[in-house]
Amino acid sequence: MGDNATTHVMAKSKENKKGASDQRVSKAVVSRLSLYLRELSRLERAGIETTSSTKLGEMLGFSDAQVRKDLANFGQFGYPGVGYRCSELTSTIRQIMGTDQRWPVALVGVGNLGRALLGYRGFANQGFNTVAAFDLDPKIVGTEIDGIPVFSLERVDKIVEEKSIQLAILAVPANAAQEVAQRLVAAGIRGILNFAAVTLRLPDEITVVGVDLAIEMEQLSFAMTSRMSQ
Amino acid sequence: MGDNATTHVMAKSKENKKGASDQRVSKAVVSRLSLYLRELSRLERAGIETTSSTKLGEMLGFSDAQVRKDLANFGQFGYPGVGYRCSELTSTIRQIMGTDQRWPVALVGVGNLGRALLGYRGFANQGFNTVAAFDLDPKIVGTEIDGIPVFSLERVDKIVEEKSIQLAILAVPANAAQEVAQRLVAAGIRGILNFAAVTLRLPDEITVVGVDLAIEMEQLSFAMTSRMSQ
DNA sequence: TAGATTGTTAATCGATTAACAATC
DNA sequence: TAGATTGTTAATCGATTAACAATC
Repeated sequence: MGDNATTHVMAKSKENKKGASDQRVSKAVVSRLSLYLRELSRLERAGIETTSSTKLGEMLGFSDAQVRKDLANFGQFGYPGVGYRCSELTSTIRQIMGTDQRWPVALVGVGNLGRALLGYRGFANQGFNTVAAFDLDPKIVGTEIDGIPVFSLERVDKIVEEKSIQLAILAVPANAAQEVAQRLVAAGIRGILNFAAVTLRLPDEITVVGVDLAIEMEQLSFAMTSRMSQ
Repeated sequence: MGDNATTHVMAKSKENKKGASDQRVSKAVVSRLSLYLRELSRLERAGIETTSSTKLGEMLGFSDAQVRKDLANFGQFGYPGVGYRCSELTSTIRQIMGTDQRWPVALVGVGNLGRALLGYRGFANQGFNTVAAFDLDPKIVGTEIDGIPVFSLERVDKIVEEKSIQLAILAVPANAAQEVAQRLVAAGIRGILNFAAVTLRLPDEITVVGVDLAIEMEQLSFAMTSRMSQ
């Protein structure tokens, strides 16, 4: 879930080129922005200096107009007749996404999945730093996994405060997720990446992004079953 | 990717109530269907026998009209004045999604994440059965992990054929993903759940659902950075 | 019967695409 | 200058919501 709720956020105003946020942007725009960023990083690594809305769109399956429109929500970053400078657009999008800064992250639930996520290095260079893990199991509380200390969930308020953590990855069993999530919110967490297969009911100001692997797989079985076009 | 491409599939025709598919349905509809299913299973487990579009919508944050419209793509499953029988609607949606049958699945790339996915039981009761894992590392090829045999990637054609596998979970490093994906397609795979942080370029008839954890986290940092409404 | 809720049509809203003047 | 490509406005398309007759 997360995929559907048309969440909106503030974006550019008319007067300020490369300016601050004051308009609503759909969630679809934000995830395309992430894809542009991923593609731009690849181009940069390949030593390619400039690209265009047409090329970016082609690589990702969007129209050139879509690419330009998405970026236009936040300002003017291109050069007519030239395109976009990859390194420049990369850092601009990083700023927009908030990944030009580092985010300390808590991982809650050190089971199979949680453990794998602790070992996952994909976050780190994206600006996310898992700085603490929480679990109830006394066998692992007090240990370190991949260099990350595992604390008792009892201590979540203290540690979250101490380490100024705003984001959490929730990887506990579905039946515990709602209760644990509320506890995280009480501790000061404002955004949750939820791997549990339940819809969390939390205050509106808390951002929840859901990742349900069974649901993603269902997309595949649906496509296999129906003849899917495109 | 995945999230955005407005993928369309065939759905109900006018004449056949509860009938076969012949109309286009957006990807957004399909993922909401998954959420309805998840919620209905919960209600069933709680012993609740009927529900309504209003109740379902409230639980998930959609309008009642949305729920009815989504279902209307596939037929008529409700009872005016009464609502929907949970068990009935559950099995209907399972049929629509293709999860009333079992899907043998291959897992490719037995690293940290792959290993966790092998141990993950969430798929199984959703109709997905990981029946084979593939890797290059000779230290694990030939072993079993959580009861699932690990084969050399060299043997993918033979095993995929033997076990009639159509779906694969791709959990290899980003720089290997494109090549391995092509190999899977050559072996007969038709749907891929891609955990690698790259956009795969594959023939149109192959369905790819992308899960990029860094991108999901970026949704959170974006929400933290911009004041997000709703 | 009165109340509840469906399925569906029509109205609204938002997102994507097309087109083009401005710019390099 | 000619060619390429932007940013943006207007046109199109699709998805969501509102409304309501039909049904239980």
